[in-house]
Amino acid sequence: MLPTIRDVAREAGVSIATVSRVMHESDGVRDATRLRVLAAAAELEYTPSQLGRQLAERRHAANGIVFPDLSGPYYAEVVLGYEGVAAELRRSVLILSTHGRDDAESAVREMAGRCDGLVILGRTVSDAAVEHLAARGTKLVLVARPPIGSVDSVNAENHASARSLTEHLLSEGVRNLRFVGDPGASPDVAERWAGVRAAFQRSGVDGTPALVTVDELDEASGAAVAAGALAANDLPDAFVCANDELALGLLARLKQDNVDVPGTVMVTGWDDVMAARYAGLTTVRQPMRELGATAARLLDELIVDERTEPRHELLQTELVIRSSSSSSPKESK
Amino acid sequence: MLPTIRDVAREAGVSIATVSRVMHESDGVRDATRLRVLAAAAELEYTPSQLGRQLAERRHAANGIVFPDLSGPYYAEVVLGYEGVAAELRRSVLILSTHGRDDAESAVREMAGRCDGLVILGRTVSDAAVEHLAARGTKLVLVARPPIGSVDSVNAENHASARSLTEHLLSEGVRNLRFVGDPGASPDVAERWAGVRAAFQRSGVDGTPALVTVDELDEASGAAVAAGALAANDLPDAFVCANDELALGLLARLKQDNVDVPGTVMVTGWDDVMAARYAGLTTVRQPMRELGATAARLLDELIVDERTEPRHELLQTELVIRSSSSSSPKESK
DNA sequence: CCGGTTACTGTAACCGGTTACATAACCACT
DNA sequence: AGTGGTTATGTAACCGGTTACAGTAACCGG
Repeated sequence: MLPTIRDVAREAGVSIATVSRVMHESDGVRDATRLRVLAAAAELEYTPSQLGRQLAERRHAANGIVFPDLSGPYYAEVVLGYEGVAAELRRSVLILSTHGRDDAESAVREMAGRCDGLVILGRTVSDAAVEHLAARGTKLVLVARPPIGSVDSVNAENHASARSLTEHLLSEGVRNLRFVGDPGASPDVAERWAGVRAAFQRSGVDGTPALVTVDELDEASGAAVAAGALAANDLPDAFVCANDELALGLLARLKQDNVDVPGTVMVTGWDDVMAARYAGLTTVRQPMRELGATAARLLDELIVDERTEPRHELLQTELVIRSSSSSSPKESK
Repeated sequence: MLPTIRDVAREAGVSIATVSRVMHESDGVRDATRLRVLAAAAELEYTPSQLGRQLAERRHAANGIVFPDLSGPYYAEVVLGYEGVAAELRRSVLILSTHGRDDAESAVREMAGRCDGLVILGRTVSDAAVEHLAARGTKLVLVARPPIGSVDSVNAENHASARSLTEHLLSEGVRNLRFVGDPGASPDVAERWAGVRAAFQRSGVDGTPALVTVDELDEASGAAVAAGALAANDLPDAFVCANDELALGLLARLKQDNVDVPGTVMVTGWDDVMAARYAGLTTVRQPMRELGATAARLLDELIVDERTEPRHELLQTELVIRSSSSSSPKESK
């Protein structure tokens, strides 16, 4: 059994209150006493129990983060940005991956009982669950998900970036554009799709973008879309994919048939994963770490300052033009 | 203030012990009483405090995991495999990234006080710190790090895989091989380097592999190594890199000078990151999720079964031959 | 020499649960 | 009715800390 505060008190010949005061390196303890206590603590290798302390202080000094998974760099980077700031603020970080878990909502509730507040990424839990947590007083910050009620949120800009991307394609001569993704599955994707359409409307060019819905935003789905288009001999001027994995799978399948990219068809992604550079994929870079870091700061404000008016942060993205959409890419590496 | 067990007891007209029993869905509580308690709990939206419960049960129902960072897929996947199993075992997961943190060891100690056991990945903390934790009775599992004392460990096979990789290169005619990495910085790298040398010795061919030490295992370092070799007009038959990032950076730099790969020089990596496929990079695939999952299971055994004899798991890897090292790659996609 | 500060230190209540043990209620069965 | 054996519930002591409050000793000016 590990030593408790009472063991140290006995060893040092003082009361537990004094030991507690010394461990807080706080106010009025005489030097002689302080030294006796420290000696006793060192002797017994005493470390205050976090549980006892947390119960008494009624705070966990821990924050949670809920994400779908960590494959692909996106969520991993967000988590990393979050962890970095949380550590600075001397808080532990609890993680919860909801991918392929049927009891996600109860797991989140359970998690809420273990920390002072939590961040929810994307569509991991239902709106109802978020509202329920908020109603119970759980401090919440949503990331990559539109605001719900008066819950804080942090998002990357989607609509304007999608417009810029589309305008770039239009300027490259694209008229027949096909968007690949499921706007229903994720608000981010929905906004990107909306941005694409808006750019078309604004430009006044002839033609409207088409939508191809896929179940999963992964390489296999991208390859399937390419295969379908090839089989039907129906290639658009450009495939605008909801993320890089889709685009990479699509690109690989096109290359397999020696389709000229960007000559015959252009391809774009979203996220700027590492492989996108090697594939020369035009994409949109999100400030992933910043998303996590900002969420951590907002959450801390909620917990420490008891801030009540909600805040909604929108972080800017960056269009990265590479060879998959341009004969003269501005960024080669 | 959230309702406590005493609020529920008062509301239901029973004692706190009965409420506790009902919340444990346990043994002997009369149905009528159980229903009264459940009704009161529902009425007050009562959720048992994890802190109170944990303190009384003297367990955290949480495990920790310490890793350097999450950039790159390696650690992210390990963490994911770990989290998946931990969730099945109904345990929360605490994370701690040590990258760029000077107080890593104290952070780990702090973390040890918040969970029932923890997993340490790679060289995140010193051997002394590991031994100190073990001595204090912290349940530990090391991953991607050689065993220390009688602490459990899980590792991917390095030596034999490096030998296979090297034998493949030798069979492709490579005689002048250059290993890129820092064997001193990571035991994994040291074993890979040792495997390379062993393969040379065994084969009896003329020539010994050379070593190029780099500070960081990233793309920039790889590019620098390539640039150096190009400047000195001193290319080996093959660069065997300690990981994929190095190899990818190196490869990109070579391509920039239109060096024929694999004709003039071959390049190999390690880890099989996503970009490796797109770059056609020969590499070694590690069972990353399995590493994390196995660690979680070992840790659970330590905590639940109080197992005392140490276990050391060695997971098998897979050689993935692509175009960067072979004129007839066996795996194209 | 005395009353009043001031500076430490101790006592004990509390945080919100679990659980060993005591007690009460119930149920046959003589 | 009395007895013994279950079964359901309550009492109270923990788990390991924090902290309000009280108490004591030392010090100080008058």
